Order: sequence, then structure tokens, then C-alpha cells
Amino acid sequence: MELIVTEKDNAARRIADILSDGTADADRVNGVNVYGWGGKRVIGLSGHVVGVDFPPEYDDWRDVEPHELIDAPIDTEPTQEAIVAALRRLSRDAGRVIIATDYDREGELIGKEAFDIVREVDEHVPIERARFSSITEREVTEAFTNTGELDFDLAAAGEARQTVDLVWGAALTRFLSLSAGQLGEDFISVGRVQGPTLKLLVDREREIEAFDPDDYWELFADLTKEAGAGFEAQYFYLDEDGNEARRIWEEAAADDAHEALAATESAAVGEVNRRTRTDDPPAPFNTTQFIRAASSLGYSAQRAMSMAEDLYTAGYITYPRTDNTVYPDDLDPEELLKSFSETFFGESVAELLEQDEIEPTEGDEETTDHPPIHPTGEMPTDLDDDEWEVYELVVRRFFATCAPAATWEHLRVVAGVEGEVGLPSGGERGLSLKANGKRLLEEGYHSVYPYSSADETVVPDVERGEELAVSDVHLDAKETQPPRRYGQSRLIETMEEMGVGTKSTRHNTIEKLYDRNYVESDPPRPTQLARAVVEAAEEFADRIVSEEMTAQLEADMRAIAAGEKGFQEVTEESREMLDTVFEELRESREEVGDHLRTSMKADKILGPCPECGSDLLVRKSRYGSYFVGCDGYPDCEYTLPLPSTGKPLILDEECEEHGLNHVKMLAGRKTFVHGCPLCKAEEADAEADRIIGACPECGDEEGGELAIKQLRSGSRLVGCTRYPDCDYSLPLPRRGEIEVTDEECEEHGLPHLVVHGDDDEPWELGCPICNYREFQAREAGSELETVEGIGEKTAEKLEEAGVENVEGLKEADPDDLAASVEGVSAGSVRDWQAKAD
DNA sequence: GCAAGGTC
Repeated sequence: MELIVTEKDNAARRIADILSDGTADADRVNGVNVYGWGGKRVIGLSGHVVGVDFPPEYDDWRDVEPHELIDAPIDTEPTQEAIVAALRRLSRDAGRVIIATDYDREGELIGKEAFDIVREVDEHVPIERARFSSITEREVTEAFTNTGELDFDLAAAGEARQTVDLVWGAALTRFLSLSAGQLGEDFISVGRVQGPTLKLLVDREREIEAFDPDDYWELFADLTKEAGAGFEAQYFYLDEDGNEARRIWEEAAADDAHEALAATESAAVGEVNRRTRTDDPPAPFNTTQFIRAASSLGYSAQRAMSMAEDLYTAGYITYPRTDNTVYPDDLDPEELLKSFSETFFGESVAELLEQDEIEPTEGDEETTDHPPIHPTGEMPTDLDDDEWEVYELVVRRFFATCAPAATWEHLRVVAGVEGEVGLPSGGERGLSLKANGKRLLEEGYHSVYPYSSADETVVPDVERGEELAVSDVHLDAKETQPPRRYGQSRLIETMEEMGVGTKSTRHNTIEKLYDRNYVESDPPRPTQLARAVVEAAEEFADRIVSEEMTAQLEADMRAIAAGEKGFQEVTEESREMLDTVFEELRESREEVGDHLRTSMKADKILGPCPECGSDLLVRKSRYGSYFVGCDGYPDCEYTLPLPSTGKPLILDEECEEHGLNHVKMLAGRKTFVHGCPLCKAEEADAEADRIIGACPECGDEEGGELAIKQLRSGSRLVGCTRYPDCDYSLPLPRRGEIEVTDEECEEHGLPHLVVHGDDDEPWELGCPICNYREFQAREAGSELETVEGIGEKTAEKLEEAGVENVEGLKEADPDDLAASVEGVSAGSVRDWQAKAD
């Protein structure tokens, strides 16, 4: 038997399909898909099926000094047991094995992992390597008729990366976590990729904080032709270097220019400049550019990738993890375009096919593993709105790469005002105003790709010497802005530029920074903890937060792949370097730990405790819920409740009355601003214990009364004042203010309640007892409907016949029930009973 | 319970 091993199941299926001419059957070995036909079997791995780690005796963080990890042995163990077992079993019957993993470094390593597994089973079976850049008939057939050898040097380069990453990452992560006493799930991590990524964010935050804004002014006026067409123009001058400048840095100069312009009635056109510019269509999508485009539609990097993976698995788009921006030779763009002719995209396609020749754009990067992301031509039928939006983006991007360039006409108009005024540039005569317009001459790719801006700025045609009326002169006071925070997609682009992370991992790395409490909110903003980690690293282990480490590792890996260096040499050098790092680090353990701890606390501080003046902190209870507690605990037991939904985020905004920061509760779409927790608690107290009537349970004998109560957990209810002796209670909605009205329930004698939500219209809850009864009735009515085949009408009939719930249905005699309920047969009752189990 | 890299 001939065994083919691919990197993933999807590739296995497609390769089997091509090589067998569609005759391959799917089978399962040990729960893993295997495709077979005439003496051949294809199995897909799931990326790496083995992983590296330290032996179990190094598992306890407290028992092992972090630096001991530097020279600890490293084991390779299966991480995907089922797949490894299936591969072993298939290897026993294999007379020839072909490794057909992805054609890149990591693919070579994955292939080597499969090689080792096969070799354990059979020392002699020939193992070959097939290499192809895309899974198409031509490439795959060619690759399998001309197989080669596995490239062990290239695989060793990947192994070196694994070792270096594990040793540095694990040793330093353990050191930081131990120094700060963070051993639970809130450990403090660093690594070759997350380090520089975090530093990028921290550095930008430092710039923002250090930023000192400058005031400046900009001067505008409307210029109007005699015929009535007008446009806005801006004042400019020539600065010391002779460059055109629009910002005026001195107020006096700004006022002078403003006055002079305001006193003018007309300006003469001095210069009219027209230029035609071509605007080339974009390059094909790689992962990063796809994420960037999807993020402008409002999707996070993680969400965009997850949708792309679903579209890929469903067969609608090609593999979404790629650096490639050049379509492979065997992609026939015209053919692919035509496959959309009879679809929603028909009009766009017809337009594109009018071109004499279709020559797709190319990006700078050409790789051998996967093509750029493009639609497969298979039309989806089952997408939700978000998925469709992302799918359409991929389709239209492909269209855009096959579309002609757009052309713009740029128009520049300069108009002058005569006069003798003190000007910012120093006493020059006259004032100049300019306007830039642009007009789309040929729409080009914009007609099929609406995601890129094709906005025009209209400046009417004017001629040299023409007099224009000056009106609406206004001076805008502005100030220079600090640099902006990185958004997720910009961060991914920057990581790519630095060569940090890969197409498959960058978005996960960002997610990891959120998990580790290094960043909050979106765009990601670094916490104090993140700063402390970066500061500690900068002082003692600069490599781990510098892009240099990756650059060096890449160079070493290239050397290993080229046979110039060995795995041992590279990993030894790296271990020695880490050893030097630890020499200093070990002495500073306490100092580093203190700094980390203080910073972690700073991330949780809300403001002063009203009882003892220590810091109030956001804390997490043993049960996982959040609350506000005092740093002076156990001496001070002051606490405040927080809502039970979501994770608290401390905002910059501060409560004027209590000096506490406002809190926002992050809960996906249910995210809301809670505000000052002390104000909220006071409001709740004011609202609490509003007596609304006698307790129906104990009011007569014990005099218990019903009150609206606010619980510490944040929830509310109507409860008896004699609690816990009497635990009568009625539920209330979680959100909104509750108003007690004068209207009274005739049956229960309680006042009607009205709920005022944050943004919804107020709604009448009515008598809380009636409200709860209705709720119970609805719940009871719906239980029978949970059984497949029972609708609302049938449920009602069954209830009338005395079947109260599912339990009752199961106990009922089918024949009796059929006899007493019209339109119900004993057979269907038995069906329901079977389904109810 | 550490990293980063595959894949789901």
C-alpha cells in the first residue's frame, strides 16, 4: 500500500480526489479520515501532531529554579494521539510513504514529525517528499510523479526555533510569575513574539503620554465665481525651507492674516494646475491585508479569521493563512470570473469580461505554500449576514485584482489677495489661498470594489486671472495630536513588517495579550502590568522584547537550512545568551517582583476608600464574581458590589463626588457602562427597602412586609422584611429604575410597578405577584412544547386534559390520552414519549 | 498552569 501524508484533512481529501480522478472513498481509521483507492491511502494531519516540552519532573514551578530549564532535556510527545495512532497503524501496511505537507519551513518540520513516526514502525520503508504550491490537478500530478527527499536541514531549522522559543519563553515566564507570586491562572508571560508586540503597544503609550501638544491655527475662506460656483480654500505660506505650510504657529500672526483676509472682498486666481493620476487596483489578499480590509468593515482580527476559516472549510474561499500576494500560474482568472456570471455578481463580472485582456495585479511577496486568498468559484447558499459580508469582500477583492486602474484628475487652484500684512513667513506681500480638488475620470476597479474610497472633492473650473469673491472667512484654533494607538489590524501589519509572528499566529498573539491582562479595550491599550513586564525585560532581558531576536533567529534558521550551521550550534549559542541574562536577573528577583506586583495593583485601583482612605480595588471573589474591596482588608472590610454580567474595565473618567474611577462591564454585545460603583450602591440603597405592602405569607400573623431589595450580587427582588425567617420573594428585572405607582392591584393589594430602562421606553410591570404568576404560567405552558412534535395548540389541549408537564406526559397512558384529546392518536403520544426521553 | 507554530 502507498501512504500519502498531508498537513490537514482538507488537503488530504482534495489530493485524493485529484490523484484518484474522483474515485477515492472516505474511510475512518481510529476516528481519523483516510481517503483510499486502488492501493493508495491519504491521511491528513492537523498541523503539528507532536509537541516539545520539558519532562514531567520539571512541571512544578516552585520546585524547579527557572534557570534550570535552560539546560533541561526536551521531549517530543504526541499531542494528537488519535492521528498519531492512525498514522502508526497505516504505516505498518505501507510499502511506500509520500510526505505531502505544506511547502514551507513549518510544513517540512511537520513532515519530519510524520517521518519519525513512520520510522518507529518501519525502519526501511521508502519515504519521499512531494512539493506543490497549490492544490491543482497540474501541480499535484507533477509533484507526485517527481517526488524528492525530505529536507532535513530545513526541518532542523524549524526544530531550532521550537527549542529556542520554549527555553526562553518558559524560563522567563516562570521567572516573572514566581517573582511576583503569580502562580495561578494569572501567570505573567513573555516570549519571542508576544514580547516585541507588547513593547510596540507600550512604546506607543509612552509617546502618547509624553506628548506635549502645540497650538496652531488654520485659516479658511470660501471663494465664489461670478456664476455662483464656490469652493473652500485654505490659506498657506512658504516656511523657512520654502515649503508650503498651512499651520500658523503664532496666534498674533494668525490674527493678522485673519483680519487681512476678512477685510478683502476678492482674490485673483494665480495658478491653475491639472494633472491626471492613475490609481492602480490593489494586490491580491494575503492574510494581513484581508484582516485589514475586514477590520474596516468592523470585524476584529480574530473574528475575521474565524469567519474566513469557516468559509474555507465550506469550500467557498481558498486557504486563509497565506503570505502570498501573487496568483499561481495555473489560476485562470477569466475562468474563475466566468463562474460568477450567473450569480449575484453577474453585473460586475460582465463589466470585467469586457476588457481585452485580464492581467491580475501582483503583490511583492510570492511564496510556495498557498495561493493568495481568493474565492473558489463555488457559490455559497447558507451564509449568515456577517459571513456573506466577508465572503463578498473576498470575491470583490479578486474582482478588483482583475480590474483596470482608475484615473483621477487632480486640480490645484491658488488664488492671491493683494495687501501689506504681517505674515507668518515674515512680512511677505499678499496672502495666498489654495484648494485641491479631485475628480474620478475613469472609475476602473472602484466599480467592482466599493471598499476603497472613491470620494471626489469638487473644485470648479477656474481660469488664471479670474476674480473670485471671498466670503465666510474663518480661523480655526487647533492643537497637534499625539500619535494614535495601534488598532488590531495596524498592529498585525506592523508585526508583519518587523517579521514577528506568522500569518497563522499574529491574530492569536493579540488575543493572548488580552488573556494575560496586558491590554484592555479596543484599540488595545496596555495595562500597568504590561508596562512593568516591558520595563523589567528592557532592563534585564532586552532580547525578549526586541524584534532583533526574531531577526537573529531567522538568520540562524536560514543558515541551518543552507547547511552552514547546525541545530546544536544555534541552540547552544542561544542557551548561553539566556544563561547570561539569568545571571543578572536572579539577583534582581525581588525588585522585579515588587514592581510587577505594584503595577498589577495599580491596574485595579478605583480610588480612595471612604472608610479608611486606602485604595479601593476591583477584586474577584472565590466564586468568580467581581466586587470592589479595600486594600486595607482585613483591617477594613469595606466593599461595594459590581454587576454580575461581564468583566470590569476601569475607565479614565472619575466620579466628581467620590473620586472613584467609573467602571465599564465588558460582556460582548451586552457591554455597558456601570459608572461610579459608590454612586450606584447609594442609588441602590435609596431604592432598597421601599415597602410596598404586607407579605402574603406572614403578614397576617407576624406583620412581615414586602420591600424592594437590592442584593449585594447586584440583583434585585421583592422580599419579606422578616428574611431570613420568612423567605417569600418575587423576582424583579435586573436593569432599570423601578417606580412604585399609586395604582393598586385589586387582587393582591400591591402597587403597580413601572420599570425605566436606560434607553428603552418605560414599561409597566404591574403587580409583582401577578407578574410572577404570568411568568410561571408561560414557563409551564412552554415545557410540553420542548418535546419535538408538540406545538402550542397541542400543548394547550394536553394541559386541558390534565397533562401538566413532560413528566406527566411520560407517565400518561397513550390510549387513555388519545381517547380524551381530540385529534391526538395513541401512536403520536408514544412518539412524544420516546422523544421526551 | 510556561513559547510559538501548525490546525479545527
